[in-house]
Amino acid sequence: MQRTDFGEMACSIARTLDVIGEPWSPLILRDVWVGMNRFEQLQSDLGISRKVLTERLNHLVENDILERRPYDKRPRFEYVLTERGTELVDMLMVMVGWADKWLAGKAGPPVLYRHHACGEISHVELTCADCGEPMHAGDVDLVPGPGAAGD
Amino acid sequence: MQRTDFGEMACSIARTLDVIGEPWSPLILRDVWVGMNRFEQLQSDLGISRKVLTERLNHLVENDILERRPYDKRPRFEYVLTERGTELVDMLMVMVGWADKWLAGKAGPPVLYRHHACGEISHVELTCADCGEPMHAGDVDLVPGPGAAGD
DNA sequence: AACCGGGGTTCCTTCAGGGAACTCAACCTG
DNA sequence: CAGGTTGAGTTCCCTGAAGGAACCCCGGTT
Repeated sequence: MQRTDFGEMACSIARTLDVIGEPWSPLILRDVWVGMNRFEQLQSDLGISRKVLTERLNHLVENDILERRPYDKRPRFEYVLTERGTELVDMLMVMVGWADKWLAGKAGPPVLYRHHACGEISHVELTCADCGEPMHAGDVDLVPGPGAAGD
Repeated sequence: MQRTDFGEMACSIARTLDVIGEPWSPLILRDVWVGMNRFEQLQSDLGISRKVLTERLNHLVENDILERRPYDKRPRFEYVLTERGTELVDMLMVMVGWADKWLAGKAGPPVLYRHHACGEISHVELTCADCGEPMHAGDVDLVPGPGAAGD
């Protein structure tokens, strides 16, 4: 990202940051997710510098988070989430859950989620993909994996 | 964060970024999570500038993500996760899950998680806090909440 | 008294973000 | 068919944050 190259670290968090860790990138992802797909829309919604928006969009396209596709015979383009990008939105949903709990203040959360499966206003919970029980920071031990540092 | 103030946006993602969106902050959080609690440890492990590390630690303490506590009669301090901070680590676990799936490469993930409840090597899955079914980006509708923009 | 080690501060340089102006290639419009 | 419009960028300059090395302070230790 900005100065130090996180992508080379043997750390999944650093590698993720290398893709969406730069300023504005998560907000761009959110906007694209909710249907703001064009350069002008993104620029005016976020108030981001056009130069930086160009850089971020290119970076997200290079990393296969967004796809740039023409939507007109004129040179007009829109950005849509790839499968990879869509799965990154999960991370945003966790950020939202955290902020709604700890930072929302008395006004309450700005946006709510209605879950298709049950129809309820709800939020995400982290569970173990294996047993289905809750799986949070204190519920795991870390063990070195095949790609551990030292390779 | 760096130039634009995300904290004032009526967006839970922006507010979270205001707390841990600056460069290095998620990596500091990770290191503290896995037991690196002291300034010198963090500095040498991350290779971060001492100046920036000081700034980040202060910011995280101000935002009640970390607590700075003395561990000696001498002026020595260590940083430990607060409850708020611990819950933020959930977000890191999702980042790890995403990167392990999409970026790990042939070496495989550098770190694995063993879930206390079931003893298996596993990873996090997002589920609906209400019904328990999977809840991903495509499984929800967004509806305005009480703190929506315009207030 | 001299040294050491943890935990920072100071200062300087460099580079990324902000912001306004400019470009360019289709389309409209009279 | 000259002139304007719109979307999607590019260029340029200025400022401020990241990098990095040197320095400082304080309480032990020798």
